[in-house]
Amino acid sequence: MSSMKWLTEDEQATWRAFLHATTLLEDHLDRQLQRDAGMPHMYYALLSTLSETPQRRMRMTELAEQTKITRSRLSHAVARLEGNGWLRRESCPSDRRGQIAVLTDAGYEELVRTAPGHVSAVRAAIFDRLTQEQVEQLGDISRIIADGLHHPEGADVPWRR
Amino acid sequence: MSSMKWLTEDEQATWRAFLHATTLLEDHLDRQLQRDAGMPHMYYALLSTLSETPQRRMRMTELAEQTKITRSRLSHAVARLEGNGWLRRESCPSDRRGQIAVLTDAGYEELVRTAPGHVSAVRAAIFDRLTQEQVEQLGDISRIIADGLHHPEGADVPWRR
DNA sequence: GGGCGTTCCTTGAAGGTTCAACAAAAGAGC
DNA sequence: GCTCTTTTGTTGAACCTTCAAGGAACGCCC
Repeated sequence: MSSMKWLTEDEQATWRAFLHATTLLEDHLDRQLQRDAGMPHMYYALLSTLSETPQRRMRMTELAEQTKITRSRLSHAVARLEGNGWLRRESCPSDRRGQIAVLTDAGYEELVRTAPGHVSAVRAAIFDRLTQEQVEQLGDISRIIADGLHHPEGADVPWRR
Repeated sequence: MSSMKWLTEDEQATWRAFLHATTLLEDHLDRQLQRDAGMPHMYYALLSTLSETPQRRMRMTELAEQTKITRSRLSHAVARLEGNGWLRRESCPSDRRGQIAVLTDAGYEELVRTAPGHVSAVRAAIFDRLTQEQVEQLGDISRIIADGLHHPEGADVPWRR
């Protein structure tokens, strides 16, 4: 049973600041990408992740895990991106249940076209405003937080929950 | 015009870690509150914000600004929360356009009932895992990021954008 | 091979968010 | 007072996410 302790003043202030930062940032990036690329940030992240793999392709489940979203969400997203022609599905030769999301040439070009604007937005919001030291701190802190949270669809093992 | 520089390896790693942390955390808290309180995290934040004001009431626009969301989103949210009986609208005496969101007793009790679970989740995900120093760092960094981003509905002054 | 639990991915409905458009009241300038 | 602009809050449609349910293929065990 975890402790019932309340948050201290400092913790509350930090928590509020963190919420504000993440809320504003997500909103800002979604808006920027919606304007320039016609898709929300998460969809862009999917294309971006695919673009960095050997053959620009990945199994659905692995793509979901790497981007930290549910398979259901990914299914809907891929359906939409496929409709845009930026992605296509291929069936997996070694596992007939499997689907492979493949970045199309059009998708890659869309990424190339919109990446500079997106990177600029990220730089302007974060890296241009933090010291090198703070960037390292943010990385460390983020990794600690992420490590403490498991992916929503991790196997339902008894020693979790 | 901002620089066209790409992200360095370290910056990319930090950015990815940050995205993973915020994605997982948001998801985790939404799920926890949806289970225990029947509402998403943002709705909880609205009730929570109201509960900390003198008379547990606030003008719609100010509430939107303090929680960093749009007025439209707030309108929909308040409509839903009002349906739950946790909130009620009152018209503003000094400005006939104005609406005031007021936390009801039922809403306050709901907050009291669900706050411990939510606070526990936040502690477990963040404050139990970071050093005091890191909490301070996270606060500083969050404030810097938030300060660089303006509220989506700030006046459309020419020197912005 | 047959049965049984598991994994993979999809689906549709319910609910949340965004965006553009709108009405009403307030404020500013004359 | 009168007009023009701004602010306030809402609305509905389109889009996105979640959740529960389900079909198909896999893997294991006998």
